[in-house]
Amino acid sequence: MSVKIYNTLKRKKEVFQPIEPGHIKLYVCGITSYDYCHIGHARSALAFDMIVRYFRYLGNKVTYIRNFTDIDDKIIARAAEQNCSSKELANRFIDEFYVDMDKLGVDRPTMEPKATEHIQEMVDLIAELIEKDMAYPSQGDVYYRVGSFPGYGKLSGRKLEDMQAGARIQINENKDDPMDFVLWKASKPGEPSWESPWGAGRPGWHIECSAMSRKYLGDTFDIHGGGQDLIFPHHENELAQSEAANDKPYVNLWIHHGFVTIRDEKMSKSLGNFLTIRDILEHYHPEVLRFFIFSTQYRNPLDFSEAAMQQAMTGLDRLYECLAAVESLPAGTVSDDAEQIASAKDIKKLEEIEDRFQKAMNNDFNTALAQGILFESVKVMNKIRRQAAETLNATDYELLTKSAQTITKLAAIMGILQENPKTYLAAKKSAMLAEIDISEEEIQNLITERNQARNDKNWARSDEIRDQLLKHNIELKDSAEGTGWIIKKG
RNA sequence: GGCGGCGUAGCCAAGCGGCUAAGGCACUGGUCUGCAAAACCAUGAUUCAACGGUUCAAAUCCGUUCGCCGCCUCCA
Repeated sequence: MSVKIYNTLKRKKEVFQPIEPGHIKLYVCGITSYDYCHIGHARSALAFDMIVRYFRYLGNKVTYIRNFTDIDDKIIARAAEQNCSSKELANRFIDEFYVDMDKLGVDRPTMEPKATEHIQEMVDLIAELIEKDMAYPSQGDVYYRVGSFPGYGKLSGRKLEDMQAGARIQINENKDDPMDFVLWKASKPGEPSWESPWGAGRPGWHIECSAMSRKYLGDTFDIHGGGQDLIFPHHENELAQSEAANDKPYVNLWIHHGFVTIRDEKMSKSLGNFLTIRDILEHYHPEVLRFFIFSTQYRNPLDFSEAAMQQAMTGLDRLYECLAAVESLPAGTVSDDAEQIASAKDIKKLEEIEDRFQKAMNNDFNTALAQGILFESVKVMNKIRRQAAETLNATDYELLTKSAQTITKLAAIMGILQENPKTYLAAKKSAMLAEIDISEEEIQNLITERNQARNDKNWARSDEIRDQLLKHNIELKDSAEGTGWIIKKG
């Protein structure tokens, strides 16, 4: 296996080699649980879900840690608003997070440590940093001495001088240097707090990931991931803490995914342009959201819009329809006498699906290309299916059913095409039917009447019925097997 | 101001120095159909924001300009 991944630290793609062959250790920054998750969180969870699935598909063991930040300023503030404890609030939104993740079919990480359950590890780590004079207590707080870490800025590509010139750092008299960041915060009255050698307080944000990743993955591990907005300061600071404490490289490869945007602007609470996962799932099947998210390579920005979701839905339906059609092929009609439809080129193309798919994924998880390969395959399959007569050549039949299996297997890495194709299409139909003012029975009756009219060559009546149904957004599809219908998208 | 990313057909999106610039959606023409729809087939960028440069060869590398976005403060 040779997977090339873009490494933020090196600013280029490199061939990934786990420290322990066949066992990949991955840490991803999870959510701060104080609200419902939006599509950006979905992209993060889905991107790493896909990456983990792909590594496992290649035969690796993956130890995947994703934390919960369940104590921080926003949680405290929100809990105060809602008259509950920080713990209650955080746990409530962790539960809500799981509701969303389960709907999206996101596999659970190996472990999901919570910050509040690892205070001792953080205190220990801070003590080590003080011991090395990389950190210092001040008025109940503890700060990291940024200037004493020579590599500071190497992940985000910044120089300390440039950052100071930015001068957007708030003045804090407790700090020796304005760039120093907090490891431990003295608690104010009424705030949640834990005992420490420096007095009652709570951990800073960055220290939790350093402490938890060390506990579960060791001093140096393979991959650390998160959104691009975490590169600075969060990951830069984590790196500084861990490398100073452990005297070892922290992480070999950093993966950062791009944002979800709306009208080309970052989704954020302050702009008020965010959509929650559950908002989306109210209107779309989870696989449509997955399909949409994987239609762009994970590092590029992804612009959300209704039109884009509709397009994703149309594409996904197309794939499902092909699979459903292959599933419907009656095995009994296979005959060696039937002419073979598939050309040598078609056969080659379909036999190479998996290789091409892997090649795409090996190039920094290029799911957009991978989806393209699925579409190309479906195109070939549809052609064979379309041209096949009443009886199907055994070679063609084999080819179609095998290809469908391969497609289903590969699509599982992106978490799409995992439902039974007929069930998916039927469920979709009934869901849409619920939004339309006509019952399935009425439709069926009208179709029967229309077919009678067609038999009588009463085209006027036949078209009248078709138009009538069209007014209800029902579109008819005549085929050799009879008349089917779909609901047109409004 | 500092750092980084992006700009490919109407829209979305691959491409990472050299085969005809993937694929999807939409459009148009054809096959099919009583007519449609669906499906299938066919069609579209002599060109990759602009201008220079490197190279036998560039959408791909370098420089300049224009436009958009992100980070530098909590953030997926």
